[in-house]
Amino acid sequence: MAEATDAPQRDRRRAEILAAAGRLFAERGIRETTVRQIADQVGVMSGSLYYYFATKQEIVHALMRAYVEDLVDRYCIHLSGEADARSQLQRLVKTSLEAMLEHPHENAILQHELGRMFRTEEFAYLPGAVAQIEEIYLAVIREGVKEGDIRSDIEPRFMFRTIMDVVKGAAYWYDPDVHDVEQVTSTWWKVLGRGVYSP
Amino acid sequence: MAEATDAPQRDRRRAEILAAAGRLFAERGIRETTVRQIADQVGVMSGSLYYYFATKQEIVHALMRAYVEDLVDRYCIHLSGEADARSQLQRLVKTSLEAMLEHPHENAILQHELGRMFRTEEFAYLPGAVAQIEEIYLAVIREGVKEGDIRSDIEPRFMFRTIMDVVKGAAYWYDPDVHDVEQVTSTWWKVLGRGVYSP
DNA sequence: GTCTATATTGAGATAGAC
DNA sequence: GTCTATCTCAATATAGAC
Repeated sequence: MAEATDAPQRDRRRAEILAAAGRLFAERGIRETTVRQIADQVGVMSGSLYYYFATKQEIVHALMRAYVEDLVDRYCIHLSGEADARSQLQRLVKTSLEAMLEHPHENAILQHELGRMFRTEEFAYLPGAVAQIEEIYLAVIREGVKEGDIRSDIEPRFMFRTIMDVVKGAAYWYDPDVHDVEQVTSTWWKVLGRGVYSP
Repeated sequence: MAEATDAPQRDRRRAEILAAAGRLFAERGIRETTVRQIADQVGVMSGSLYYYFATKQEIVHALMRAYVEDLVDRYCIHLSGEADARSQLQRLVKTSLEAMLEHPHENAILQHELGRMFRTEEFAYLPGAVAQIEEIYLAVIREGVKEGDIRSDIEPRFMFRTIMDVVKGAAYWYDPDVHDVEQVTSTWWKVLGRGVYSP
């Protein structure tokens, strides 16, 4: 049992560790989670984690980098938007919601730490990706304003922020046992859409 | 200089400590702020803080209890609402925004920790106050629905959450050097009001 | 690969002089 | 009231056996 059964086995353990860490980080915070708690969840001793990750920070990075890669993939679809601005905006919001709801832990960690730990140099890729996403939204909003589909009396950046505030909030109190994505999205559009659209 | 000039002097120091701690807690987080950093900001050695507060936690409590008292005071005005539901709701939101913007640090700390540290027994008064505020909002929304002022096809709790998400978000990115309350409130109503009101 | 045992560090808190 | 010096403890990380 001493030699490594090639990569896959190792990767499975890594994934276990990442899953446990993600859950704990989201629930109690990164600082508040100890490597011993992570090890407990996986069923090993804390020292063993260091066979897979050099530091606790590296676990955080692995989680966040994977999440950001997934985010970029999802939003890339929207770069070649042919449809009208309203549908594009609606699909953008659906993408945001889906990304957050399919990775609730990573999203919670990201939101919680964006203004703190993730503002440091070593996490620069996170605010970077967030800014990228903002630009995609802004392009759609500006296009919609030009076409007359989206009201022009609200500054695009303000509109984007308000939309994201609602989406982030929804992701925060969303409970998969009680709600479902379609229902939240549609009710959400009742509230926001009529405010955002031209009369 | 050895003897205490009665209470006021002592209170002033306490206030200095609370101000420094509030700023640091909001900026870097509670766990991430050390008592030495607080002491540095005040211009004393860390040991001296313990003449005013028994523990670091007690500083957090002092900050939060004062904030909650202020919140309750502000919202009490709305308990004897005579006006129509729309104006009442609008005034409620203004109250929320003002409270958050006048105590940006306390608000940032509260928002940041509500799902974590403040979920514990000893901070029970915080979620308690938040629930109280929710009830005040809900009463106004339900009254408005009954009067036909506010649309009835959105669950009141959902509407409340969406409103608070927007307000909290605004408080987060609000920059006193760039924005002012009136401007934010009015632009905010352009977005939200038309979605919330009946046609 | 995982364990036991331990080194190291950082932060909250205390004691006692001044 | 504030300082200096120090205690204590918890948590990350390491070393080496198995």
